[in-house]
Amino acid sequence: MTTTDSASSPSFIRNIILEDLKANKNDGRVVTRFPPEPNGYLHIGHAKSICLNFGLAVENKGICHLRFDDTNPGKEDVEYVESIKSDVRWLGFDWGDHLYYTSDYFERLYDYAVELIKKGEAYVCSLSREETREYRGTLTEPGRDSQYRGRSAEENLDLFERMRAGEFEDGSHVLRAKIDMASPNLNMRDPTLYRIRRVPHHRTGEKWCIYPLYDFSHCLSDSIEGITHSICTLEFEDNRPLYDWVLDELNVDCHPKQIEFARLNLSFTVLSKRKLVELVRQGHVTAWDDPRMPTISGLRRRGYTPEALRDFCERIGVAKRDSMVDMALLEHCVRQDLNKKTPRVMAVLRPLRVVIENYPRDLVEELDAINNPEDASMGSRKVPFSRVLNIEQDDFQEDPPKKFFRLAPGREVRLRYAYFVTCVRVVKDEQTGEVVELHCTYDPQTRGGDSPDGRKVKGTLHWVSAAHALEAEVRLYDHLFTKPNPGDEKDGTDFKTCLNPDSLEALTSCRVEPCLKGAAPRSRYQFERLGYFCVDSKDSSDEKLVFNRTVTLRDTWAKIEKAQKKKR
RNA sequence: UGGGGUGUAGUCAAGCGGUAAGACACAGGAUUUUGGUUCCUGCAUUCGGAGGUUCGAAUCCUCCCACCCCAGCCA
Repeated sequence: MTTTDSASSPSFIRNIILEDLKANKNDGRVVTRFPPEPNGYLHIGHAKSICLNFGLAVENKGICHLRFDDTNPGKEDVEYVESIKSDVRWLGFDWGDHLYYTSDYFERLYDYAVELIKKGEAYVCSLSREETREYRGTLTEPGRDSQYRGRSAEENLDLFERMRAGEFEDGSHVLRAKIDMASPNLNMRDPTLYRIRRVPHHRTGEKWCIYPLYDFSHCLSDSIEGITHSICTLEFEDNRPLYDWVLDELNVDCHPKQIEFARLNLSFTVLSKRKLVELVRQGHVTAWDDPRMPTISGLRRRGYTPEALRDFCERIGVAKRDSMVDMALLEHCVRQDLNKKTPRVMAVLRPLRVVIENYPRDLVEELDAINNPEDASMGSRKVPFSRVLNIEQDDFQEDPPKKFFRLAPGREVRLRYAYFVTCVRVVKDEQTGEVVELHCTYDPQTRGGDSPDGRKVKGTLHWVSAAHALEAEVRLYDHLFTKPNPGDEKDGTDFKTCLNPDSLEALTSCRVEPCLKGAAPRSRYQFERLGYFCVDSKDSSDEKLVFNRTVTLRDTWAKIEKAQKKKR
């Protein structure tokens, strides 16, 4: 199992566990679980829970189970269980032998239900769905007892057996706990424990036609597995009395402690399964693993590392207040990780042709370039330089504003690892006036990028040799939404109205350094001065390289530029 | 409106009766062959508000306010 990356900061859950350990509760064992329903792909909110549960186990020499909470067939599928397993593994966690399914407990859960019926604590109710709702009362008014509440244990047993045997239609009967229809906690107003649902289950097939509900199955599954700390999100706080009620009534020997924490919200994206499904189904993104998605698979395809995600989960902390974490923190985490690990390479996204007038026509020089200034052990490589180059269109301005340190007519800049060059002529398209080519001269004395006379230039540009560069497609990603909190639909607007139309920009005629030939899918690079990129796992091939931008570099020039535009 | 929760900086978050950690963001500056990295500096006289207890309160008490969750045979 992976250890946590950084020292753990205190959290209220850690404190609870530490106290329990101190008091020698559970014989000093810590057993947690990550219990997803396999009805969708995992997202970064799940990563928070995964890191929390597995992390707490690792820290305390405990174990963490992976349990699929598969009690609602029809919504669930093996596709999801497979993706969930691979996502958890990719994040760096290992459940060992502790892979479980609630469906494995169906028989035992049934027996527990029978026990409850025999004790007179549960009954078969034959109210319709609508009647059940009416009888439940409201937030302020108590509910009313169902007329079926008084059925004898014998009758209930008989009915429940026949429910299981498939004698009744879906919806005709349910099993309910007999608690208190006047409870101020609606969850305690005789909650439904079992329903009839003739839908094939992805694991049990047609064996069952009755399925337990969350409130009955979850606590018992925890108990069966010997979970010590059952950690879930805030919306289950009101379910805790019911969690405890079931375990108390059934007198089981393991009664886990349920602890609730606030789910993650991330700015400029949505993390609700319903909304993510909608984005996929309606084609606003290509798939669950679209690099713009906040899913684990999307982030993976985007180029995020497990280390960055774990670091993020550690940094955001765990507490009970509703919060909205700044996407900038996530971006900071990947940058920090990638900065240390990633080889540098030069790539030109929007090429502008540059001719070095005084450079010999047939000469090609192999210049030394450092692979990673953060890590000398990564060595260096050769980069071909020749008379015709490409630079970034953004790196030239005919009429440069203040503080623009890049190329302009008459100005000298450095080409990284190559030479100082001076722009001597600008060639424009006669029709459009667009700059199509630059002519420069180079100073042979500055080979490698140093000037022997000590003269300085303010700008250093990246470049590729036109004849040697490889063509590539580069996909630039931006926030999926334009608003920091797209999930806030209180003013009646649908979250999709603030979908960012520019969240994807695919550039098809980019030029990259020849060393990238045959770059492996998923391999990561820093394109100097631009950002971190990875080879797309699905669409890239040896014939056609496709890169995804994971994140840009911090860009102080962009800030200055923005500030200047505002002033004007 | 009944019940359950939560309020500490722009965003997260520690703090648990002894005088407001840390991170991100932001703003300056230094170094730099990436406008990157790194390094410095600044950024809450005050903890939702008002009272009270105390030598001392973000921490304890009272009242008030705001926000979130619950009326699935979803999880």
